Amino acid sequence: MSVRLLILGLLKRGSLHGYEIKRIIEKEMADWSHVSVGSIYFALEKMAEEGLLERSLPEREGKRPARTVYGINDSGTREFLRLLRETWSSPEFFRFSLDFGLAFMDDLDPAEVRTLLVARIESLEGTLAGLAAHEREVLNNPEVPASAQFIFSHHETHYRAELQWMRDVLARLA
Amino acid sequence: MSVRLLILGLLKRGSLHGYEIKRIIEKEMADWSHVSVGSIYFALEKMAEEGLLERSLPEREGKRPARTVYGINDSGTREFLRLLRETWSSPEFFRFSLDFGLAFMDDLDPAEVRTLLVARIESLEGTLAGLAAHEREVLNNPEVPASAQFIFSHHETHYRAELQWMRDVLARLA
DNA sequence: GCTGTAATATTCTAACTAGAATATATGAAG
DNA sequence: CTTCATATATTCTAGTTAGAATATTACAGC
Repeated sequence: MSVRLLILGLLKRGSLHGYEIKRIIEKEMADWSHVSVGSIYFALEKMAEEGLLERSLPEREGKRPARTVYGINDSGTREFLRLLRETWSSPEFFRFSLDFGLAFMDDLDPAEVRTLLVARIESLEGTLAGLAAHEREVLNNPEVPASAQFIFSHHETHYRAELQWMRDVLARLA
Repeated sequence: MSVRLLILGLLKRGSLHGYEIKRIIEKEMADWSHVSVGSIYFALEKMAEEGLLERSLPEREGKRPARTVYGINDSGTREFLRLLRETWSSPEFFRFSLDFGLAFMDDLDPAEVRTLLVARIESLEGTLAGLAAHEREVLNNPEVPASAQFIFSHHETHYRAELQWMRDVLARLA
């Protein structure tokens, strides 16, 4: 449902066609969300069918592929607010791919597990260095909205926590 | 793919039918993974088709519903180890539902956002208290495998990080 | 002994996701 | 001036997930 929330939220700021939505998500939200093209077009069509969006007739600018512009209506705006409040009210459920690895760690040689963990730690240290650079370059810019800063610190916090925890696991394995 | 890893890992310990897998996941892994029934039966059938699993003919015990028992073969074991190593090697990508809420926080009244955030903080404080109780009762038990302890501390770490970050956001909103 | 609830075990379908495939246009580089 | 990568814009299909539906048995409580 987060794809819907995303699309409705973007359309609330102005009508868009599928490719524009894809571009915005890729440029501005790639760090914290993954939405594939297919999901965008599927959700747009579905929500238009359900009466949450209005669909303009396909048009073409020059000889570019025809495109359909979607606009939000009252019913869509209500659904957007409903989804938004639901998102804020629902508890966060953490899901870590590494937990699946941990659950079966005994199926690997302990030395291999340690090697894999060290590699993971180093990779994460690199990621965190990249985040710090990004913070210096982009986020201190005053025109960046507060929401972007919160999302950034959200991820940074969890990356740091992950790193500390991994170091602790490594120590306990030795 | 994590459903496959889970099923292959469980079958490596002994043959099982779908419902047994469902029970194990619900009882032992519900805290950190969510796999729905449909996904289990689908993955079992698919992997049998692909030659990773052997399927026994449906049998019935008494007048219980017929059940098909699946066992892992060499090819399945290789795939299991491949998926397991892949899981350890792939970086963790964090995805938080609240980020979608944050991205559109300006569409709600600031006072409402603060109320929602306070409720989230209180709910998480409750969750953490529950985790602490669980730790006292269950995890100090020496027969609990190391992997379960690691998974537990993984989540506890991130819940704590989340709480700190939320308190910080609340402070910055005021 | 009946009645309702939980447990056993799977099947089914609709909804959704991922990402390859398609088709055209634009611009840079040799 | 032609070739090759990149951008525009969407469609298509296979893979996957969620969860309702089905059918039977076990057991507790009146």
